[in-house]
Amino acid sequence: MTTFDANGITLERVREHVWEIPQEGDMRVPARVLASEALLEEIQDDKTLEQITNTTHLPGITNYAICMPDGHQGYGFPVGGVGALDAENGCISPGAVGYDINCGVRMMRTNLTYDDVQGHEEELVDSLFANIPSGLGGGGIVEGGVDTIDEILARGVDWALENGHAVEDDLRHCEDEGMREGAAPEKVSQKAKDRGKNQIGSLGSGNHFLEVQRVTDVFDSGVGEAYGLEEDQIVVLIHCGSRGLGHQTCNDYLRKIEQQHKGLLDRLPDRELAAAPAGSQLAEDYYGAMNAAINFAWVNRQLIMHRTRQVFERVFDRSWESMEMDLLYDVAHNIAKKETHTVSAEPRSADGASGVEPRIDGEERELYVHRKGATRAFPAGHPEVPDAYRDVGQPVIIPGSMGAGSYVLRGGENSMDLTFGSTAHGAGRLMSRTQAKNEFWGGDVQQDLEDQQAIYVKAQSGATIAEEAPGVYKDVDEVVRVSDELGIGDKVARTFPVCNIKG
DNA sequence: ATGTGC
Repeated sequence: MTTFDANGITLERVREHVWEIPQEGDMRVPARVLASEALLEEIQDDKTLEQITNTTHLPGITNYAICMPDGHQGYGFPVGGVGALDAENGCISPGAVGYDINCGVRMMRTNLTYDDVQGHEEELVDSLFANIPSGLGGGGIVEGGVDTIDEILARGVDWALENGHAVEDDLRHCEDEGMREGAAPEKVSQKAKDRGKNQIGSLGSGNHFLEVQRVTDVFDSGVGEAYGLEEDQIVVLIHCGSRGLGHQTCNDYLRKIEQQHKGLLDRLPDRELAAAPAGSQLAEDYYGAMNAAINFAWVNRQLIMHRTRQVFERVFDRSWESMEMDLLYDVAHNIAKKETHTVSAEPRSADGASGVEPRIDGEERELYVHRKGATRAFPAGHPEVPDAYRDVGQPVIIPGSMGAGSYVLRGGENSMDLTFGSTAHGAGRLMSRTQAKNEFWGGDVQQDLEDQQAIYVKAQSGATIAEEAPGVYKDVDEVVRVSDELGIGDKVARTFPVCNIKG
């Protein structure tokens, strides 16, 4: 058997790109890492493998804990982790969703070509930067009171539609039509709402950005046509999340769960995995609050997209409708969701007594599918794929670094069997932000991108550019190659940056 | 990611 030894953790090769950390000790299931050897080498020295192993201790974990090709260490649970926890007998874990609830990306098409935009890059990037709030702190497209926040939390993009920030078609091209069921605004703290109320429609900082891109390759012309993508076309990619509101919500519930479910916490190998047992009041409350924060993030991306249409109208002196600036799709990267999946038989529990009814092989179970730094990737035919894409599969949008470009994939036919319908979410970081600032200087990075690749970047802070320098990320081509070869997310198109604004 | 702290 081929093995990979990573600093004391041995992975067994199941088949190409599939590695397993066998079940032992208090692990309830094995862990799986979906990666090439080159990608494994990049996570052998940090805590990624330890964290995905720790995840297998969570009650109700089903089949495997899974680390995606772009996985790297995170808070308790790896970024790039998928954990499906039984919604009846298992638990829900805020650390396995992430601090930035519904951080995600959306792509908007246009009918412009690169020729139309060349020569306007600086005007475009300046106008986007001036009109779309970014950076840390407050200031959003909409200034809301408490009533506004509560409506946004409850209704998501439906609120944006009613208030002139969306068209019907936008809702049809977003998961859950931009409105997550089960949102409970009353379970979001006043403090979280206060942080969110002046951040409605704002990019934030860190790896969040808005990028104008050109399509350089269409690998699958049939799916490309269904997605409305062709070579040389201009598209816009928006990457942001739920800002201070989601961060505060995660923090609030981590603290509550640590206090009220200490018994479970004491049995876990890392307190950052703190989880509320399924059926408990806190599990219900967190799920309701998280769903509300998900709606906030969708509104955030919607307002930014709609404002981008207005910026293009001014720069190109045409209506956005005539430029066919339609939403391709919006994907969430940090969420938990109740989904029904076909599962394997209950594996033996470490102490010989799981205390729950054993599962039957092939049984359908309702699971809290936690995807943290991972994307839903449902295949063709799945009922939750929007009508427009049902025959080809769900669009998956994978941003690379600002010097590398991004990919559009479609949910692959193996995703339901291998990954609870999931794939990677990005290139994945190679080094910490602190390390990045020691290696790069923002002004140099910005100048090199412009001189060498004709990519125009404008940011609130030079430090942010250094933290997000292309050299800070893994090779997005390698991540996508693994996803494609596993058949969990298939390559459809590739894009390259034209201009980029960030915090 | 984050009014850059658990």
